Amino acid sequence: MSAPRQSRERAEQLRRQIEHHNHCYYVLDAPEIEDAQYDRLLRELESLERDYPALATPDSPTRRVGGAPLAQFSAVRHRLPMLSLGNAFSEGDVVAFDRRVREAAGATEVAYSAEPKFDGLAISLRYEDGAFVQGATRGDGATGEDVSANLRTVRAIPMRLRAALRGSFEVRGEVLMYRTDFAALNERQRAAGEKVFANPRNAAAGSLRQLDPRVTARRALRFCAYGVGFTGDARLPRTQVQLLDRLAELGLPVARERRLVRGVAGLLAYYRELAESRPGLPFDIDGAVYKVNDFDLQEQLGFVARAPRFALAHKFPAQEAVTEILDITVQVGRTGALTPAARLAPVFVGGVTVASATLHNEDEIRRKDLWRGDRVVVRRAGDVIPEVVRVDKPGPRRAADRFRMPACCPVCGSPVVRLEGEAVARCTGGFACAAQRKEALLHFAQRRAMDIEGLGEKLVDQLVERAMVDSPADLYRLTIEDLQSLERMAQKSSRNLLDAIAASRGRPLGRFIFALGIPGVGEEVAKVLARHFGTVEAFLEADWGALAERKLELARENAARKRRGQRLEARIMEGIGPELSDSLAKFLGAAHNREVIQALAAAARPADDASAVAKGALGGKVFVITGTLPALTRDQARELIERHGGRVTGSVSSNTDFVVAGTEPGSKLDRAREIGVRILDEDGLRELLGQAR
DNA sequence: GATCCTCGAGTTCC
DNA sequence: CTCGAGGATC
Repeated sequence: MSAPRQSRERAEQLRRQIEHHNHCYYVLDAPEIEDAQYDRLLRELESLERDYPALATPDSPTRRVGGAPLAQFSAVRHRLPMLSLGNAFSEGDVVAFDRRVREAAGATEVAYSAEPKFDGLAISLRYEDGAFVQGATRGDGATGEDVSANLRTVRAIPMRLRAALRGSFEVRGEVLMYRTDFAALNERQRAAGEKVFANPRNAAAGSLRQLDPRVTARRALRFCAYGVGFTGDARLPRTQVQLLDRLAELGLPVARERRLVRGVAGLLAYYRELAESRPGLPFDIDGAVYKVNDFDLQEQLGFVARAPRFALAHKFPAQEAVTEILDITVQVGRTGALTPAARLAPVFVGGVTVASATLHNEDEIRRKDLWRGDRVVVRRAGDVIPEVVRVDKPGPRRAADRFRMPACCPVCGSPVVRLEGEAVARCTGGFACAAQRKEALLHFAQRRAMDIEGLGEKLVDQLVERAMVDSPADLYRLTIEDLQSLERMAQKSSRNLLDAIAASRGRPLGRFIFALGIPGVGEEVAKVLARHFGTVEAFLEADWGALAERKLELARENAARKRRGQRLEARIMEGIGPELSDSLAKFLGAAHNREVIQALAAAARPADDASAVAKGALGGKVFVITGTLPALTRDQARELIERHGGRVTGSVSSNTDFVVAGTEPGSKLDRAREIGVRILDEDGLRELLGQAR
């Protein structure tokens, strides 16, 4: 039965009123009615929607009480990456930032938008045709988690923008919790015997990551917008200050403390004022954010790595606390590195209780002159990693209190060496060291490597200690009986782990190479290697000496071409220089290592790298062959290109990507020069295919 | 040879 | 997140 007109109109009216009051409360910070009145409106709407479910629109404020719990969050790829900002910790850093901007702008004074830096969680909201459809956490900047259901419960986030914006419109901002709401929440948690949060930021993070949105709905989260992501063809202002005003007009909460300032003097004055007003603000901030106001200038400045050159986060000095070094212990890492860590008397600093801090290496300890029993100043560097800043007051300093790097590995007893010119001391036990075997396994299983879910520290400890697993290859031989003999591993957990191990078969070659844990080979280098070689076999058979030579040749060639103003040739394995080549050659030169990798590859069966083999560096690229090639017949060349995913055609056009030219080329070569198509010789082709000769 | 940038490695707490 | 070192560039 459809709802009577009267009810329909009333529901619509209520929705408008409620959103209006949300706006007054959360955006304008100027409520017009009492909370009780607001609740009455909401309850009336709820009851109407109960009677006539057809009235319950997807953007209804009643939805804000939270829907059904989720099993897990799904991943959301950000249409535009969510970047992080460069940090400034001193006025000098800010002066340098302003100087770089002015130099690039060719101006004597630049206008900036200055805003508070909220201590919350960055999120991205997507509106379609003005209606909220999805919200995601920042994640790693490229991919975040879909927390839409939780964000719907955040009343400061409008479900509908106050303008008919067609298409996609992404808003970027921060989810946070007011200090008073945080205190009240902890009060409730304590009363209910549940865990209390260390600070508002953690409370906000914990609330946003709830799988049950009804819990989030009770958590009084706020939101503040500070920018946009993908905005389609929405017509927007061309300065940051005006953009923020526009976001406010659209019904989004925007920091009141935002301001347009001029020059470095303006930035620093803003910073000081903000620092002064900080204690009186209802929420935590950890600094100021400066953005070049003019978007054209922003674009001109561009990006360095993952951070924009046109913006800066000016952090407040980290909070410091004083505590005592109870002991200095040593940990053994995957590469055998012995890392000293200070065990501290627990101390509350920067929102959490810190009990230990890394001391990096021996030199660092000497530089800071740290002894067991010293009273030291501790802070959380960059708000995360605890750091021992300096000695506050020396302890008794008996001879035994001085730190000495052990001569033998505390885990396996092998000799410890510190190579000339290196900062770290290493255990020489290698594979014989249980600590290194454990770390190697954890590295192998970690998410960015083979991603074996559930294989964590506790489990690896047991597997290694009981000698059930020595190397990663052994993982693939585990049986359910093996696993069930372990602590806390009954039928179900064992099954899950076996499934997870099985699921790690067929991972991309790049991950596999990364998972091997070869010194100096991280995620990026592993990817480069995978793209270059395509298969485990090719990787194992590589002739590193020849490669190094070709790299040198190519570098010389490129230098020569550059002098002549010609286009540079593609490079071979960018990012892999002499050091890495040597280290790889040595590692893969050892028969033992090659055998282990072969056995592991047979068990884990990594997938050949598509960009080198199937699609090729050539994925769909169009080739034309002309002239006689030194080693290949035309048919062989065609076959080679096609096997790597390229196409070979007969005539040169604007669609042609490469012309492969041999001796006595025809008119096709002239035509290629004319249109500016890239020309390769046979060697160039092989390079493209990632093949050594 | 100097300088800037990127990547790897180690790390803390919830 | 930070530090150090390798790699690229001028």
